[in-house]
Amino acid sequence: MPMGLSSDELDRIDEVVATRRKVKRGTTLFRNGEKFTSLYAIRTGFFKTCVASEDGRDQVTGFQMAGEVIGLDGIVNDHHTCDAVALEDAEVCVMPFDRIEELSREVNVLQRHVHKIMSREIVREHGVMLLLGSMRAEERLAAFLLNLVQRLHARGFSQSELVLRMTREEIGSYLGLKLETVSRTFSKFVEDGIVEVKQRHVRILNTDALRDIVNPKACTE
Amino acid sequence: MPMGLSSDELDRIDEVVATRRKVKRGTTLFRNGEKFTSLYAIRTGFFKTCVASEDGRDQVTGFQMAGEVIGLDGIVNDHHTCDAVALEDAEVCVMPFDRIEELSREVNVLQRHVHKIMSREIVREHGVMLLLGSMRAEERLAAFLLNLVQRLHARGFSQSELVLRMTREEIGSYLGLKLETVSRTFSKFVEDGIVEVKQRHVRILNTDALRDIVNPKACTE
DNA sequence: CGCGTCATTGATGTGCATCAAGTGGTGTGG
DNA sequence: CCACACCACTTGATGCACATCAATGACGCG
Repeated sequence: MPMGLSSDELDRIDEVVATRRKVKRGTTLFRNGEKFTSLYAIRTGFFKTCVASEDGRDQVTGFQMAGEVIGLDGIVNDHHTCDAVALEDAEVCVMPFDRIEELSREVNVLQRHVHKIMSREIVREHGVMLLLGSMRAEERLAAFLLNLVQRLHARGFSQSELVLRMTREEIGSYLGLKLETVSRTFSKFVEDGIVEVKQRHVRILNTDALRDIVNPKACTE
Repeated sequence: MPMGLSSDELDRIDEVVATRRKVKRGTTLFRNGEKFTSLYAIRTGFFKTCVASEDGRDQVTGFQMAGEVIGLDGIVNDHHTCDAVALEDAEVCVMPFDRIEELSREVNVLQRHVHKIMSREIVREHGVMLLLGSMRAEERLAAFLLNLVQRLHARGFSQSELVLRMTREEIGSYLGLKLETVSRTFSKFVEDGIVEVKQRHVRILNTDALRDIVNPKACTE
């Protein structure tokens, strides 16, 4: 949260963020079709969001961790258009959106903050579109790992070690690959000495190699 | 724009959208890296937005037409992260973002409107992710055509006839396909009697068939 | 301990990319 | 007004990356 607020403003923001909700692993915070009332700031735990087409296919649209906000999809039609599923026991701040709007009319930095959160999500999705539209399997998985570990590092975790909270199938859905391809690509990285993988525990041995894979022969012609 | 505004409010909004800018076909409205100052509402013409990875690949992230807003990507870092290119001579409203923020603090419906525009973009991108992550070439192109014609219809154009403003290559970039695949898929639709194609002129002969392709055998089990 | 879930690995198939040649429309300059 | 060049597009032949199908292995939980 941004700085430079009066204590009065802080109190009012605290109030908006006061209510908490626990979400058990495997259960949904909200579902496609449900009425939209609030945004949710993740305090602890790990979520995936996914959309479904009518014929049953579904697509993971993102993985979210502590400090990130979910529910933005619901604003436009007053109903959610995706599911948010906890991948481990989690706790969120429930932030009623009408209260956010009210308060952000009075507190400039909050208004700015809300706008940035939404813009950041749009930019993130641009990156995913680039990944899905133009990268090969190895590049996708390398980009995925680098992104995860970077976000974890920003939260004080290791730069080189991580625990995947999602299955191979969920990774595959996010990356537009089948789970077997995800598994094979992990195995290839292991053969190449780039990572160690033991189940969902991943240790990155060579970050530069991963970067090279994402950005193959970035030629300076 | 939403209704129910006082004439004073309307005047102030008019002022924010007062400045116009013409953009010649093939030129950019803004570019990746440029400072972000304004959102742009398209008055006439047709745009594409595209992002690029460092190694030169690029990905069309969307096609925008009259009434749609571009530039949202710039809010988060005060710099644009994609290019907006006019695919035909165009005119836009330049809407300085600090003015939008100022005014939307005072005019509720404007605030709500801005939030919905951003949320709509997020939801749209979810749909593109589903398309890129899980659909086959025919499904992608069918979804693309249906989406385009639906948006054109909402603007008073035909439900069944459209002129593509973009090349096969740009369509391919948007859909995660090569231009040859786009061309072949068009040819297949023509063989099947679903559309007529003459260059960039497309006439949809069987909308239901296109829907069936997008949503193959949606079984009601 | 036994069962269900998740993951790995191999064999085979296929959808789309790639490479390549040719067509047609458009615009330009002689 | 025509000849030429250029670009977008089409179509065919071939190859490859990833999907699919199938079998087996490793955890974790009741």
